[in-house]
Amino acid sequence: MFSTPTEASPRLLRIQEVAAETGLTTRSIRYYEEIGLLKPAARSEAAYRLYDVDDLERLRFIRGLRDDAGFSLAEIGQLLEDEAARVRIRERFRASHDRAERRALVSDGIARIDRQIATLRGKVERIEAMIRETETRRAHLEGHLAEIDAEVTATPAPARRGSRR
Amino acid sequence: MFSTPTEASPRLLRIQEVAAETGLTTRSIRYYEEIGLLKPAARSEAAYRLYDVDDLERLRFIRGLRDDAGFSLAEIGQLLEDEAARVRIRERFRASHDRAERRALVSDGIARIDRQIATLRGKVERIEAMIRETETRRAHLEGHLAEIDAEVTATPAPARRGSRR
DNA sequence: CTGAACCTTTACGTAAACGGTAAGGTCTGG
DNA sequence: CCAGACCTTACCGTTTACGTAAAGGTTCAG
Repeated sequence: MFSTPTEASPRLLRIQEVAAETGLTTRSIRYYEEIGLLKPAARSEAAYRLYDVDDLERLRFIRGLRDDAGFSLAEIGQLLEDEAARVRIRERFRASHDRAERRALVSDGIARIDRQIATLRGKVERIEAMIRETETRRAHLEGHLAEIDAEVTATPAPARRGSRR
Repeated sequence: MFSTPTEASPRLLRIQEVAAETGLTTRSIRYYEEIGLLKPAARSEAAYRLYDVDDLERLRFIRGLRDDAGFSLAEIGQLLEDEAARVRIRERFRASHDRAERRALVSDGIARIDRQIATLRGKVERIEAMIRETETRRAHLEGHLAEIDAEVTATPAPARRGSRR
């Protein structure tokens, strides 16, 4: 998005190349289009889907959200705003020669990215909370271990009930 | 697991209480049993499922892995080792009065927890990588913004091609 | 100009992760 | 003793996220 219009974008990829490039299947890519996650930048004369670098980036991001972060496609859709809006914004940006408007559009893009980052940070924090809890359980077991080891040296009293000596 | 046998565990919960306690549905809990994620500690005379605190903890952990970390139940199964093994280990621990064996069992428990922590850390790192990439995109847009702002003060040259002036 | 390798849409199939309901047994207060 | 609130198993239905195949058009090397 907002790629600087350095004359003509040189290269458009067909779906299979995109699949190879992104590690997705062609089916998944078509499916993502079906549910409104992204539309190819263009269609060839024969209606072949043609993807540009922006699309590639978006697809890689989607894949990361799905595989690495474990978001559902519905969540990803929310995170990325709907494709119709994306296309609209992009058109307006390319069409506009009004500096103020272009500035506003890019600004909004930054705001969206900030929300995405915040969402990802939230996820990281939730997992880190789980890690801390797991570490607590670990410490508990560690103490248990120490307790077992203590029994051998301490008075071999028949049976105790607390962990406190 | 490895709860110190401080006389008799006092309280066993029925499935609905467990659901309320863990935020899961009874259906999910039964489903998790079906696919071998956990078996209730006991069954009542009338075959009611009865859960102890260990089960509660395990269920909460499962829920965290599912909701917070976004793991599939298959992944969760791997992370938690299969339930049959868990029951076996637990029995052996409760039965054993051999200090060395108990020590070994607890040690293995710690090793398993360490693997869980490592898995969670791996996930955090993958998401953090995504955050860094997103920040890179953000910076790119930020630069774009600066470029737009520069145009107003700089020579209003008709059209440029690079981002370098 | 042809056949292999692409692409298209359409449509049916499937695994995962449950939801819902039926048909029946259990438990507890009034 | 019985109504209401639990519980059981069993089974069918649903959504998500695709896989797979059919029937046909396109592109290109030989």
